[in-house]
Amino acid sequence: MEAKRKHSENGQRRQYDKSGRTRATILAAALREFSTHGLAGARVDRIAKSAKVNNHALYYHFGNKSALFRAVLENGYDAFRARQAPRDLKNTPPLEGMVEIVSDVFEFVRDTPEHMALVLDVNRNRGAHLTADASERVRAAASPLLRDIEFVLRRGKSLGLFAKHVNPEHLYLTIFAVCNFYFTNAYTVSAVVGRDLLQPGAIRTRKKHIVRFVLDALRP
Amino acid sequence: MEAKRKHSENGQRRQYDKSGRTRATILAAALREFSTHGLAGARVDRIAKSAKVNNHALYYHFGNKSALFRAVLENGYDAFRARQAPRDLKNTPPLEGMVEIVSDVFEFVRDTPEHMALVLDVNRNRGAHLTADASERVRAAASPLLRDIEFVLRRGKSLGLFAKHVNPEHLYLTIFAVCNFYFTNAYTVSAVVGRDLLQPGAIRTRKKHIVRFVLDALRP
Amino acid sequence: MEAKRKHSENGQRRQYDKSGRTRATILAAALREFSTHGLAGARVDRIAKSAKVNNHALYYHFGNKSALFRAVLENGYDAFRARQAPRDLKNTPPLEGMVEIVSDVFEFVRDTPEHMALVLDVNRNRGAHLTADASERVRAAASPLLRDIEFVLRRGKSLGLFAKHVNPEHLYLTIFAVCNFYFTNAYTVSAVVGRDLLQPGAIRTRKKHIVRFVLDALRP
Amino acid sequence: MEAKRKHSENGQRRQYDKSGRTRATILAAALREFSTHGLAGARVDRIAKSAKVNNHALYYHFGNKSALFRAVLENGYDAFRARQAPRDLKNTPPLEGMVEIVSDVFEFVRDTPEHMALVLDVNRNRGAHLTADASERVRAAASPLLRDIEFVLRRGKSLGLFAKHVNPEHLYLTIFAVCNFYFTNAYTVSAVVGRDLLQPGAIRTRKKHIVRFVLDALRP
DNA sequence: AATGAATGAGTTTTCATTCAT
DNA sequence: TATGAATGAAAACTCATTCAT
Repeated sequence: MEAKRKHSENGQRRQYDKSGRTRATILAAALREFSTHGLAGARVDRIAKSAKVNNHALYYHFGNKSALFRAVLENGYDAFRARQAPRDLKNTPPLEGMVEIVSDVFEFVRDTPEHMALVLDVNRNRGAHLTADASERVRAAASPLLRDIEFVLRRGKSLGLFAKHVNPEHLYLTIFAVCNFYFTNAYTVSAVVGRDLLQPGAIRTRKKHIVRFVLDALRP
Repeated sequence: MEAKRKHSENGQRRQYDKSGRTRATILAAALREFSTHGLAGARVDRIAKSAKVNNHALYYHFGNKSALFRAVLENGYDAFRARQAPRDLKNTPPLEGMVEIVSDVFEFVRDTPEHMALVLDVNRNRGAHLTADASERVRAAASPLLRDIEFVLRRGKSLGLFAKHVNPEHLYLTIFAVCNFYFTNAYTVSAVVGRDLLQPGAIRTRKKHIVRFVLDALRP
Repeated sequence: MEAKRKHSENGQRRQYDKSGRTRATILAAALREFSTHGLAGARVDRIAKSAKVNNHALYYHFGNKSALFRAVLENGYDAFRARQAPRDLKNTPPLEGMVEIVSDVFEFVRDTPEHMALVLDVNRNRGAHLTADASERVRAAASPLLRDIEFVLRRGKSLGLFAKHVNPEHLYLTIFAVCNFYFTNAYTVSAVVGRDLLQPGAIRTRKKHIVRFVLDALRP
Repeated sequence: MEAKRKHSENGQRRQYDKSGRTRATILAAALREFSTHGLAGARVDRIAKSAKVNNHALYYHFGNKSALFRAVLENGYDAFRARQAPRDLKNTPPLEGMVEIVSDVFEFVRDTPEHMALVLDVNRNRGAHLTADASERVRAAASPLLRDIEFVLRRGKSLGLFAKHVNPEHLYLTIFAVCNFYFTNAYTVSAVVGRDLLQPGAIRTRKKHIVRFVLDALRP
């Protein structure tokens, strides 16, 4: 990602910061654009305008449109990983640990719907936008969480709190599914149920439902 | 555009069929194109070529690209509704009924990934492609399923088979979520877990997991 | 013009009339369309729709778009000629005769702005739409009027009512100019003078001005 | 689009000039195209080719085809206004002043047939291309001339040189009419009179006729 | 690094005309 | 003759990218 960061020397500090700020502004604008329109539907000029920079800046900093897409995507995965506070699960009761994990996933998904939209775009194109490097980041981002789930699940099982048959990978998938679907399909599902799912109250209720649902399912 | 053309007179039967066939061919080609590329990324010429018609035919029959998108989308919802075999839930034990419901959703989602991709595109644009008419179809398509879930859930609760606190709308959402996410995010999740989720065996296993997971969660 | 009028026999009277009516309807619709949009800007489908016939009828009856334009144009010239009531100028005093001529031109131009618009289109294209046949009709349509002007002018001069130096061709041109310009430029001139020139009252006033202006100019 | 781009800093002078030159080239080419074919019949690619620019340049500088049309039109009105040499009518005898005015109108119309053709196109579409801004320019362009006519007419009347009843607005219209019609209808009228009205000699003769005709009409 | 302008290929849409019935 | 559908060429407009300054 940080491909071309020349100018790290002291004398050029100011410029470096400015450059970094420009990059960040572009990334933010690009995230908005890509998340609503996808890679194909996104418009370079719209991103530039929204970031209040000349469109040439995008090329200078990122090379081209799809490289920018990848940068945004990788940035999102990095943010996900960074957000994984190192949990002290060893000193937490499994039930509490599981609640914490589910809540974290829910909150991440709730707070970064744009990133999730990007991920969907990648999937829609069967990974065509995904470089080997990005694939690596996906794994790196997800691994800690997957390991946490495994850890808590194992401890919970051994304490007789969770059913023996539950598979951690499936659980991981299921937790992500119930959290993510709610946001990525909010508009059409709102049409089905006849009320706005993105109202704060509705979101809180959904979160409680999910946490309880997962824990209920895990009962031995 | 796109008005229902009925030619009840005999002499025009053949022509009607031809027109209807052209429309159907275009709809099918458009579904493929829109599902892989989204509305923005789809190419009208690609659709025309794939449908083996002159590209003007799309305009003649559907008006323009986004009207065609809507036609495809509504067609998909109609197909979903049509697929809802009239279930004889009154004579089915609640547990079996629930298994049947979850299985049906899973199979629908598995068999119509193109339609689900379209739905995601709609959501990504915050419902921008969704006309009032389409909204109505969404509701119409979902209603029978929602009613079935309510019915089975109520009966199961009264027989002491399901926990009292479960809300049918949330359950509907959850079932759809666990089924749908698996397919819409197969590519990136495969990267995380290190194996191809779309292998037939993996799909079967996932289905079993989901059915069991839902039933486990519903236990009183 | 009346190129393909087969079916003149008695037994097919009804059909002939229907065909004639269709032609007339198309011509009227085409006149509206061509006069507002010109040959290039006119749309065949718009004409067909406005005439409430299938667009193929235009081709059947007139061949193609520019042939239809010519038919409309020639029709207009024929109407102009037909309108020239055989004036009994020999028994009319020259001043009255001149008033009558100017009034007739004004009224023709006022009543057939669509035809005049067509003529402008022809001029804009430097006669590109004009066949030899049409040229002939132009002359045929204009000749009687030109002759009348010559006649009245000559008599008026010999009676000492009109200035000797006035040239009949120039007078013809001038009369047409002052009448026609008012209608063909009504919108922009309305913008200049700040009121709507096409109000009935404004038109009447303009006519009076023109008649007086011409007679004043002709004084010896 | 089309906003006035002023780069007051020195360093961008050259660039500004280049842009301005491109705009001017496009405007000139567009004037040619629009005047011969009208808005509807004009071809964007032909304009671009004739201006020797990429066709995107039209969109970059003017937005779209009809915005370009408006720009050309407004440009023409501005040129008309700019052409109005500040006449020293106060020190000119009214008869001479009137001759000068009529001659100026004739020469303007003779020299800018393209602009006049555009104006006709506007009128043909019942002012549809006329924005509020363009309307303002029309008025601004015409006002000085109208004021001059009023001034000369008033002075001439008070000196007993012109008839009292003549209305300045009508006179304005009449002058424009007799000058303009000759050029906008040259082709068809040539067909009527059987000689080419656009020959230099014919034009000179026509001018003399018009000047005399107007002055004759104004006699008390 | 930043800016306005330019490029060239592509994409949607339009349109006169023709075909089949 | 009348109709709906089809055709193929062209037209307007878009867009990622690059150039010159």
